[in-house]
Amino acid sequence: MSTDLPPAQATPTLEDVARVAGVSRATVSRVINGVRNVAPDIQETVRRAIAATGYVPNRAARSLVTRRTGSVALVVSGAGGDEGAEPFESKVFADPFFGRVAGGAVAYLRPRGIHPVLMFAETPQARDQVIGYLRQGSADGALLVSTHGEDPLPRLVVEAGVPAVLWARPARPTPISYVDLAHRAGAELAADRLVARGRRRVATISGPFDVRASQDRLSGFQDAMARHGHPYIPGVEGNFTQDSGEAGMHRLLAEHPDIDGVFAANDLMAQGALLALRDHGRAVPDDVAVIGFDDGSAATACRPQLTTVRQPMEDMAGEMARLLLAHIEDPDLQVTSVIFPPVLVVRQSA
Amino acid sequence: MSTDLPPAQATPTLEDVARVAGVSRATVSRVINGVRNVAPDIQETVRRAIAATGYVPNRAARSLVTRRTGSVALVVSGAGGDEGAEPFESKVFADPFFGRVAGGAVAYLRPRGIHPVLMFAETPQARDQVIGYLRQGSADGALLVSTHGEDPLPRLVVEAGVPAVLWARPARPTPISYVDLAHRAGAELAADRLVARGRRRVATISGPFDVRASQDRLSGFQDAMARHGHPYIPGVEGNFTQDSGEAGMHRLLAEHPDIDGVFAANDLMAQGALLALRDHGRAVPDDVAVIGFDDGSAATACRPQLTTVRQPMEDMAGEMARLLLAHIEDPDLQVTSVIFPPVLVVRQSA
DNA sequence: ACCAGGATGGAGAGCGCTCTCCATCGTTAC
DNA sequence: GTAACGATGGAGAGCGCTCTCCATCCTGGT
Repeated sequence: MSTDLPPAQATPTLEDVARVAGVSRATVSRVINGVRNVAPDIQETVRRAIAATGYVPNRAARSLVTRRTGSVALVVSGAGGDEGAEPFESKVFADPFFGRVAGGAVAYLRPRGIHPVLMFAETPQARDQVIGYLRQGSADGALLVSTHGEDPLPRLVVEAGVPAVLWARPARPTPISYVDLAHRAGAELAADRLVARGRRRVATISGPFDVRASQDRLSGFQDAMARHGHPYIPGVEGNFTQDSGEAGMHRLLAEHPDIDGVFAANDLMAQGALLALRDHGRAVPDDVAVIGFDDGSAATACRPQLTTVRQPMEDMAGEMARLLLAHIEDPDLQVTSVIFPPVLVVRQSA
Repeated sequence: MSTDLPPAQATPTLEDVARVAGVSRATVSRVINGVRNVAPDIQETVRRAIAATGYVPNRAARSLVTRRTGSVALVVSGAGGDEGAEPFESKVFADPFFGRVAGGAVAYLRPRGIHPVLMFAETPQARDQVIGYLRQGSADGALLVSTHGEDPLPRLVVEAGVPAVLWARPARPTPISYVDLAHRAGAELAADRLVARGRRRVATISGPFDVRASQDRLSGFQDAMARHGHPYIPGVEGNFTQDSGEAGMHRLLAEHPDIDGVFAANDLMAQGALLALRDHGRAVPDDVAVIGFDDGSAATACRPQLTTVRQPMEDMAGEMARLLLAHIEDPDLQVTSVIFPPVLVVRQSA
């Protein structure tokens, strides 16, 4: 004696809901998507039927006709560093930098029902996989975080015609929207602070020269110091790791023992510098003032806590997400960029 | 004079490829998916047509019929902590713990063409969103990382009939596979080390009691110390943050000034303890030996570097992914658990 | 009383793909 | 020489949804 109830375990479809509600598929769809007018009582009936059947729309089916997936790719790209060491993903993820960016993006996307798909593009093959994924229409757009300047991914994504927004200005001009920080202004803030605290023999630990942000922070700092009457600023190049900051500081002290102020291009290196300074018996900030950059967790994880230039990563990532959705919404939207102002966060180190 | 070439900008479909290759849709599909035999020369023709058209399969369409999405959800769940503070996502992500888990999962999933979708379930609403997403079939399964024991999510996911694997044993028995560390054994390693280094007045800074791993680490440590003839171990409860470790150490020193060894339930708290010890003028490891847990980046970011119990997070996350795919492949697969052994990593602090 | 026109529900055509049948063909065994 | 069978390609039916038409009904103007 079987009626035509749907089989027990099958997930209910629009059809099932329509049958229960005694209306057509189209009407149920209208109620769900809130398009056009549907008489209130019918709406109510449909809602009840949805609840009764426990219906949830099938994403793939909807996606097939709307050509929207409701997801975006969050792509971390760039050179993998030393091959054969830890896997790229671990390294990237272990860096709180990436975590904060992801968090900021999620904060904006989630209320809109969109979820990011995590991807990495550290090798040419991985890059191809990402491009293929995007071309398949598996995501409506991409949030691109490049760790190195010469990354070909932004260009490839643009060529694939996929909406995308970049973290930081691309090294070579590319028609893609991006969000960035006013790095030079940030470095200037650091320089001003150091000078205001009476520092006269200031040095810097920069980031890798092949990263545009490093260059900007370095030259911005140098220029600002020059304006303050210090045309020559000793410097060493680090690679954004704590170790490189520590090593850099040792080198700096060896060459310029009378240093009384240091600007490091990120907090991790500043933290390393703190370690080196302690080894040399220098008090921070009394003997040597230290300023970092980013205001990440490292800034408060050390003693003294770091005075640092805050980069509002969550906000910036949120803005990326906002821009991306705008580009998805309107494919003809013009390419734009949003530059965030840095803020000096004063703590104990300077 | 228009032929029936597909319009310029439209993405080519199977149909287009079939037309170009002069075969049927089914044959092209067979070549792409490598099912059944297709004569080598026809295969070649089809491949050429695919290349010529630049065809990529449409994921939604495929997904609609196969009932597979080729993606899994990576859900971070648990209480959001102090409401109104930083968004939950940022806090979670800023913790390298989560990053390493994500990285480990990606390392296993990516070669298999599967990508994780990032989701958070810190509030009831967010939880509903996650469940809805999963019930929609938007992901083939879920990797669940709960930060708190009483989290209802694992049960809800199981009830929804979605394949899932949990990080760490669930607080209340739930029919779900999980991957965990032998926390007690790890704590034992720490106890043995402390005793071997001649420590007699040992204390501990535990994690929050509502986290099962904390309990296990604590009781494992206590039991091991008892076996070594130290039935009473003073302890304070922290919450896995550096600050709580620092505060906890201060409290411990106030109450037991003669402490000569400390076991902290994670590296961050151990790092905080180091700070407090320095404030009190205690040398590490000479006056007080310190052992952490996790072997995360914090372990090498401080001085002295931490002796710590290594938790192979990447491997564990990879195993979660492996288990999940197995469950997706075979829905009747029995629920299992995999427990990883800890390793003591000896550095300077103990 | 009649018709124009707005409001609202239903029918049905796909979206691009997989997969089950079925047709065809070449081959082997008797 | 022919029946039988394995190998291989094609046809076509959906998967669950959206959206364009179209039919129907109600309203008001004359």
